[in-house]
Formats: sequence, structure tokens, C-alpha cells
Amino acid sequence: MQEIKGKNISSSLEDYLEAIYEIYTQKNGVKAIDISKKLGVGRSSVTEALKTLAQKHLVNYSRYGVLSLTAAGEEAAKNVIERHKTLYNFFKNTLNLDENEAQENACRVEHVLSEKAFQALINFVGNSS
Amino acid sequence: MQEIKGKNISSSLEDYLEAIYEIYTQKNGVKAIDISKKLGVGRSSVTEALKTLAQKHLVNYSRYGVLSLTAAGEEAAKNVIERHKTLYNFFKNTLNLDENEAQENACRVEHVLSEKAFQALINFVGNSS
DNA sequence: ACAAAATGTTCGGCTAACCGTACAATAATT
DNA sequence: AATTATTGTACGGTTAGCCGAACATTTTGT
Repeated sequence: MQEIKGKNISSSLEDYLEAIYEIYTQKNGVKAIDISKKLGVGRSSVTEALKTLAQKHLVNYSRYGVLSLTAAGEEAAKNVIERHKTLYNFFKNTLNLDENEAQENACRVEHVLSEKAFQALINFVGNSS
Repeated sequence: MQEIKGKNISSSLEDYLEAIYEIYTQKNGVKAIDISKKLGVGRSSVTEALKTLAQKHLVNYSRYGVLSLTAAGEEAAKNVIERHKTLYNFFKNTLNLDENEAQENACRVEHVLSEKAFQALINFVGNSS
């Protein structure tokens, strides 16, 4: 009995997925060093995270090989990013925080909101953005 | 160079402070076993946390001794609890989540909101609770 | 194509937070 | 007061996430 569906994913791993997706939309190839810089962690931490994500079938990874998200990984990444954007809008437009504050809080809250809370927030913000 | 002011406190330790304070308001003496039950962690984890909190001068702790919050600890605890209540109200009254959902989300978000975000949320909720 | 630079991996090590077991101390019962 | 139950602690172990240094591989520059 391990994971029921590979659903369990930590805040940290969500950050990695998010970073990979964003780099992927900006450049052609995703490199570990870009992730390292974006997240402010060491290269060796990236390698470790990639291995874990590969085990969970969220990234396609092989030693020294090309890196990409799987379909499931992309879906998960998009999900986190959508949360982030919704939260950012809420903090910025509803609570009137400045951009930095809105970003920082979105980055932290995005990992802890339940699905229901997130949907409720979408409803709420939807009318005011 | 360690802590500048003992300010750094993890989510987990905040949970302990919160629990201690709440038990303290309901019973006369705070016992480790109550904390253990309230947080759903083992007794040995409580001992460990208490030692850490004592090092940070947030609880008065001695081996087998009476347990209490220091002034700083009480302030920190009240701060977390106020965050919790504000968030709970927001989730319940503004986002219309049921009580369980509101509690659970408040429990997780309370540890990650910046001071500014929290103040902005108070402003926002203040008018609608 | 070869040397130099950049990038990726492995390894050992660290910390925080948890656990269970065994033991110590305190509290309760009779 | 002595036994039993409860509670607290010490200890060793686990896991996730991070690090830097040393080494491996790939890429770049000429």
C-alpha cells in the first residue's frame, strides 16, 4: 500500500513543478540549472527533486537527459499555477497588497488551500477581476 | 549569529503554542498529554517541541515540571489565534465554506500569511463579520 | 577536435519533525 | 503507604529537504 494514486505531493515538489512549467513556457528546453536559479536551491537539490518527481510519474527524467513534464505533471503544474494566479489577484485586487506582497503570499498559500476553498475563492474573485 | 530576536518560529511550533494557549484557557494546568492529544502527535514529540520552545524563551519548561507560556510565548500564541479566527471568519462568512473546511483551511493558512496580508484581511473582513 | 566552461550527479552530512519503546517520575487508588 | 496507572523523558531510528565538494558529462569556444 503506497500512494493510492500518486496524488500526495509536497509543497516543495509543487514548487518544482511550477518552476518547470514556467521555464518551459519561456524557453525551449528546461535545464536543471534554471530550476536551481528560479527556486534558489542548489543543483544537487534539483537532481534529487527530479528523481522523486520521476518516481511519481510527473516528469520525464533520465540521467543527463532531456527534461519534461508528463501529462500528469503538466496538469498538476497548471493546477498550482492557477491557484497562484487566483490568489495573486485576490491579494492584489481585493486586499490591495502591492505586487511583491501579493506574489509572496500567493506562493505560500497556493500549497495549503483545499480544493473547496480554492473553488470558493475563484467564485468570489471571479466577479471582481 | 543566530536568531536576531527569537522571531523565527516554524509552523509546527506555532501549532504547539496555539494548543498550549487554548488548553490553558480551558483547564488550570497544561499537561503534555493534552497537547499530544490535541495535535495528534506522540508524547515524545511534545517533549521535544517543549525543549525547543523553552530554548526560544516561549515556554517555561523544566523536566517533569509545571508548564506555562512566557509573556513572549503568550503574545505569539495570541497572534496565531487571532490569525486563525480572522481566517476562519473569512472562509466561513465570506467564502461560505462549512465549519470543517473553514477550520482546516484556517489551520494551514494561519502560518503562512505575511503581517501585511493579515492586516489587509482584517480590514476586509472587519466590515463583514 | 580539443581545451575550458558549464551543467548534472553522487555522496556524505545537516536539521526539523515525527515515531515507538523502554524507562523514570508523578498521580491516583485502595 | 504501597501498588498501579498515568504521564513525561531519553534514546535510537526514519523521512524530506536542503547543502557543498568532488566527480562525471555535456556544451561551448576557438
